[in-house]
Amino acid sequence: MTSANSRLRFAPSPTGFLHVGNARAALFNWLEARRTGGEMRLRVEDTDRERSSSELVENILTSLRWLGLDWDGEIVVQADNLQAHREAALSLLDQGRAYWCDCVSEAVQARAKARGGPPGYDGFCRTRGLARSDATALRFRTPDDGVTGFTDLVRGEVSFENKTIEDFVLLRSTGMPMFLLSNAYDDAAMGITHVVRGEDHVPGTPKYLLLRDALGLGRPEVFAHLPMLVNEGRKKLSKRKDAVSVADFAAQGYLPEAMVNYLALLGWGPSDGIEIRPLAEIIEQFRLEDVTPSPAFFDVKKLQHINAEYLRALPVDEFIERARPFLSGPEVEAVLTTIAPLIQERVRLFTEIEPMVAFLLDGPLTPDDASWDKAMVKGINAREMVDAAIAGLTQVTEWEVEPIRAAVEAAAVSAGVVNAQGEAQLSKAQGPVRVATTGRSVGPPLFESLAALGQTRTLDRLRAARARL
RNA sequence: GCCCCCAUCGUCUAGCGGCCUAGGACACCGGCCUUUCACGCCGGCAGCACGGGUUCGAAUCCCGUUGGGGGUGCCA
Repeated sequence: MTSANSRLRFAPSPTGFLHVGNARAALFNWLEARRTGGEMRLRVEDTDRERSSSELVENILTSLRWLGLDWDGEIVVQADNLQAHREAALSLLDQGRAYWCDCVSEAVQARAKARGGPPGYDGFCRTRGLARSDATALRFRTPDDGVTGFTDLVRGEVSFENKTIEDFVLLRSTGMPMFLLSNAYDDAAMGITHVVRGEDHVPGTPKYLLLRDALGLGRPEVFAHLPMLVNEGRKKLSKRKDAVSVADFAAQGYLPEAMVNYLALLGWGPSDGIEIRPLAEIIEQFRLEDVTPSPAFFDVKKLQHINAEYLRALPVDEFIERARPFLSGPEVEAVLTTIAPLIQERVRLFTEIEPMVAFLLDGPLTPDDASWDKAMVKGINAREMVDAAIAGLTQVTEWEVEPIRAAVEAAAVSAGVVNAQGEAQLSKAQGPVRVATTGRSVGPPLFESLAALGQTRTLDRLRAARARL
């Protein structure tokens, strides 16, 4: 299985951005190639001129690079091989393995409906002997009997009776080759040994095989059809309906290494059960034959968990460095630096940082209603607590965590926020102070936050809050 | 309709005939820790779709049923 000269490929179509399903397919190809010391090639399948665009090619390349999935050699652009694809198709025409057909899709459907049979092409033009024109497409003539099958590393033996495979289009009436032709031809031309792609390609595989056989192109060594990635409705992920763009995840503040780690877990799992681990170990343990055949739900919650783990594991300097693109400016970066370690273990995404450090920025603070209500309205002796805090904090000469803590503790006692033993109840007492100074009822540890805020701003905010009470 | 595929906790998975009174992770629910939140730790909830076989023995093999999905384009 471990052939040192294996050659795999990821062949996206630039008719959409790179989504997590594509990314997972790219990753599994990449893992197999890197583990075996084989090659990972990239091919752009742009035979649909109407829907392909260079912007989409850029999006795909950018996302692949972001994920760290590199490739070997030059990118193969299918449009560059049009001529070879056409010639191959025409050679089939010469052999009588293909024929011209002028049936438009509507006509095919209408006939199917009229005869009450199954939808799909019925071989209407097989014997009509049509000539090539700008209204005819070239169709491949599939065998009427026999079986076409293949061995799939994920699914075992899969076979189709040839009579169930309809004649399919090789060349459009415009002369442009169709996906199946270009795909099969280029796989052979590139010497692809392992065809690893989504399960949605299974029904097309016998056509692919029949074509390669007819063209005398041989067959790839291995097929592996990966399970679909599905949404909460257990339906195949849709670029249109589901939020699955890799670029979007990048923009939301996910770490590429976390994304890759999570993607590796969809349809595969290490036998020792250790899910979060270095890429090198994943490469080492990954086996195509261990991929699960059943569909997997893309669970953002779990992705977030894994991302948070990776975020916390970052050296604090790197955390700040990598957070920079997600911060609105140098001011935010400056304040983040003062309490980064406290923030780092509280965020799951880079985009969660800014709201958490916003209180350290200059300017007026408007506590959110829910927090105000919770601490100031429903809190115990909120007014007394704020008064006592102002008085106590004013006296603090060394504006550092411990003195601040001592002052708030003393304020709690004088404000009557105490337990049965008459001791300060910090968990209750900090509420009004926290909301007054940070605007929220949750956040980084309070005394550290106040130390970073500074005495003047702390007192200003406490007084402003007191005025509202 | 026809063809193909799939089926272990809510979710992702381990399991590849006895080690399984089914393990881990996410989520969820308790508790501990604690200046809020988060982290961490401890504990809990919860699953082999169903029915037949094969076998001394089945989550693991076979068949069927049911359910789900994919394909069925002059899209890829």
